[in-house]
Amino acid sequence: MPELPEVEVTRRSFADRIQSARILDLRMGKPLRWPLGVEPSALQGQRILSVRRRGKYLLLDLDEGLLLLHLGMSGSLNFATQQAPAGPHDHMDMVTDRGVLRLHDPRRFGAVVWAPSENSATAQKLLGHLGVEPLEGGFDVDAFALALKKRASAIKQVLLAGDIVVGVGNIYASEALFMAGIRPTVKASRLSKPRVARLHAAIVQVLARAVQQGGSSLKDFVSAEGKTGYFQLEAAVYGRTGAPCRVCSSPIRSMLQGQRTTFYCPTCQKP
DNA sequence: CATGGGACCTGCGAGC
DNA sequence: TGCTCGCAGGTCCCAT
Repeated sequence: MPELPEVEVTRRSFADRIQSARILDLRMGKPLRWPLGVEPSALQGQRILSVRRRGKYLLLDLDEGLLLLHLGMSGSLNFATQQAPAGPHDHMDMVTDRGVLRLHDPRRFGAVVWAPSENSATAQKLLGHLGVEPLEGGFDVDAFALALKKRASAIKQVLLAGDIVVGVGNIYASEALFMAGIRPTVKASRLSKPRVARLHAAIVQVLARAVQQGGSSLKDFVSAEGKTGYFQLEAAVYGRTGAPCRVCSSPIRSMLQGQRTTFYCPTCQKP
């Protein structure tokens, strides 16, 4: 579920409610991608000062240090005053005086890591190489073009790498490239400036719109505790192999790039 | 140092 | 019905 829009929508759904809450207890379930890095009891009594997002990570600033949360491929967060008994896929319960923040993550690619500061080696190992935020002022077309010039790989894989711009996951990489009319296999370094400009705009547009729509689908998501809503964003190409392109009716194709499925329209997207 | 492949883990649907 | 296989929203780590 979690690409940048869902992580951001998740953040907005509980950031205000958990602000200034005091941690009463932290219970960890099965191992996640990395160990917490601190005794859970050491966090008792600390307050949550703010909830920020960096790429697909959520950062919970504490009195001492911060927690980095990642939802991996299958993670979701729920913040509620009452939580049912933890199930087999609930791997973190952060009990606070404002409610319980629960991480549900069947595949356990997610993470909950404590770091002494954002500049610490622990935090920088995860955040240090991340590219710019696409929905904030720092996403500049010229800098984007310059960075792409240095990359020999296919544009789709460069987007997924996240070291130039963050937040574009497997769904939105396909969607943005469709919107920009660019074949996913084109070498990043060979994109003309006008095409880079179109891609830049497409990334911003597709992510911003998803955040908006995520906001409206979040109610369903939280209360139904399912994936409702995510695919309500009618994908143009993602998951539509063989179906007619919404623009030109050509059958949408899929292919494998770096172990990930890519979807594209062979007519609308030029090599 | 950029790049590509493997690894991590579980659930689900398709096909036999 | 029951089993096996392939695939799924991410990204770090390690050879090359």
